[in-house]
Amino acid sequence: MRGLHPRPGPARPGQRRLMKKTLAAALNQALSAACAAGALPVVEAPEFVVEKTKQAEHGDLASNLALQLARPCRQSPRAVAQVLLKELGDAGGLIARSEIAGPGFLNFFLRPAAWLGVLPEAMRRGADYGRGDWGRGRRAMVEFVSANPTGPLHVGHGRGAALGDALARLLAFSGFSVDSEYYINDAGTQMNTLGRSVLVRARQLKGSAEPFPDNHYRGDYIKELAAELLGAPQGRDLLSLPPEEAAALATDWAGGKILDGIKQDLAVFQVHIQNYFSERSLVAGGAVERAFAALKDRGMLYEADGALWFQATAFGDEKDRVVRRSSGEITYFASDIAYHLDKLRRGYEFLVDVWGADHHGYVPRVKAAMQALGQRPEDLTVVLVQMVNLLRGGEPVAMSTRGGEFVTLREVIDEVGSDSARFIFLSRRSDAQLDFDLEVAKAQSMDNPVFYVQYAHTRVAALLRKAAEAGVPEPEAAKVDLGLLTGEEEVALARRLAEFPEMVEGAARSLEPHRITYYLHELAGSFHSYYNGTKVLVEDPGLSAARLLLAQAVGRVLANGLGLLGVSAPEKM
RNA sequence: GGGCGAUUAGCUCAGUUGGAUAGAGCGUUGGCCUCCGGAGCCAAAGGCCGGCAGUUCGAAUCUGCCAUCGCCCA
Repeated sequence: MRGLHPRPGPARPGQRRLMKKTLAAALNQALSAACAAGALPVVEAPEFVVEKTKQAEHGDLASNLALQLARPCRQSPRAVAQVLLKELGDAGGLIARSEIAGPGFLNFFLRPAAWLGVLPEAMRRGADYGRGDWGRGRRAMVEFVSANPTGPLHVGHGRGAALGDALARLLAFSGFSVDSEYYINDAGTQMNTLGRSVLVRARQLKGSAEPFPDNHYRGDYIKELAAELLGAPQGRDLLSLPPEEAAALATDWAGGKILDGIKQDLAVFQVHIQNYFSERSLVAGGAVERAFAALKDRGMLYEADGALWFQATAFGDEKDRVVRRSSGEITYFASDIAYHLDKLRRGYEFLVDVWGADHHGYVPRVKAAMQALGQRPEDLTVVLVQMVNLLRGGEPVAMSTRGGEFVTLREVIDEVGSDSARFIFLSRRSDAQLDFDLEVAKAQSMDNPVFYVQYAHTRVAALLRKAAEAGVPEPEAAKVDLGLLTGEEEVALARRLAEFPEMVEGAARSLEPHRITYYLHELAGSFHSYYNGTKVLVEDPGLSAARLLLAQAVGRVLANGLGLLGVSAPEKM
């Protein structure tokens, strides 16, 4: 299947590099040559970019190198540009034409072959096309969802789940060895509240007239759990136990049941979390004490007012934080320090935490703790996920956990499907609020972007089926005459496909899977447009093969991109 | 009262880390089916990138102040 542990692709020294990097290297060489020849004063190579242009008249790629050199060289940008272009030539056959534009931009028009070469390459690399080596095999841990098992996952958790899972896939695809983990806060007061809630419901079921406490969990699932527990072998004697024991039993039992349900929901959502890590096991295993010892060794702990404090202000947090109250109780923060320390001890070098945005105030102290333990700040990145506004036909759907009236993730998936939900969750940057309209999400129309993208993929599949029926052989990528693809849209599609690896790396580095979503939508749009105007299966077998290869490569990239989002790429819809 | 995040087309949002004339979807208006799946495509209209200053060849992007909204913390 998909596997979160793909090895970094085989190193391919001398392989075709990204077009931009190739050109940047050529420009650097041209600069050195110009300096050596005395055409430019010898200066340090400045920072410069090679990037794709926004407008076709500006060519395919452009660079600001001459603008950057103007000042140190004490020459006008355009004069510097002249010299550079003379040295650059056609950059080993890549460039068809280059020009100086505006204040001194270098515009490059590439030979179509430079882009079209991506088609056989994409087919040769197949599911690995786009895979990068940024991670260089380092071990990464993505922790996400981590909801308290006090109730079923709701829509907001779904967004975090889709994001965390996509990040894990993305990092794996970018050369990390990735594990994913769910941290179970099973040691806190909320769990005790859960147990008491179940217990009260159980007593009510057995005829007790006691009122249900305000600050307890009111959802119907609590009643169901209570009934189930009373009917289970472990729960038969529940009400005859001493209250403390009964509450503890209810807590353990209900927490376990709810966690099982959460795991099922995640499975239905195509989210695979490798490890469920219990806070209780952490505390019981002495990890908190070990973390305290580690901090104490570094002089980062002190006692005041009977409590134990961590000196978070030493690393930029606004105040010091309590890790053990005067009552002797360990704080949530203390467990968190221990948990992160434990991740490091298990060998993870790059930690990503996906949190609800309402916890953002918590970020500085955890990062402070990491630094106090000798880590670099960038070793931990906290990705914050904003709220989801659930709508139905534009009208808000009431969502309140207090009233027990909330929409579960499972209900949403059952209604709109996993693919649609995931795609929409990943259609916005995570730190912006997201409107999720159930009617749009289940629409099988262009209102719904996931269908638009998936439909492009099915069109490719349909083409291949059609070709097979007509006895047209599948194109052999290496033998196809790419020179037959002369259409503007054809070269533009190839160019877009060539951008895929770079886009993936950008999405990985910035931990922003939504970039993939946008890319796929654009790619699908370009393909739909092309498909609408150009017949792929034509009389000329050579041209047919070339266009089929193009379509195939588009399908390949759509499938790879959708795979990173955890969305299926169907052959038929 | 401090801190964080936002503010881009009527609506929902992108904007690849400072590049040239700011993009997409929806919505609106008008077109395209003797065609490999029309679940599609094409076109038009629509903008003070919240405001003011600054940094520089160049700012939606970086800095400072202000405004509005949301969240966190006392």
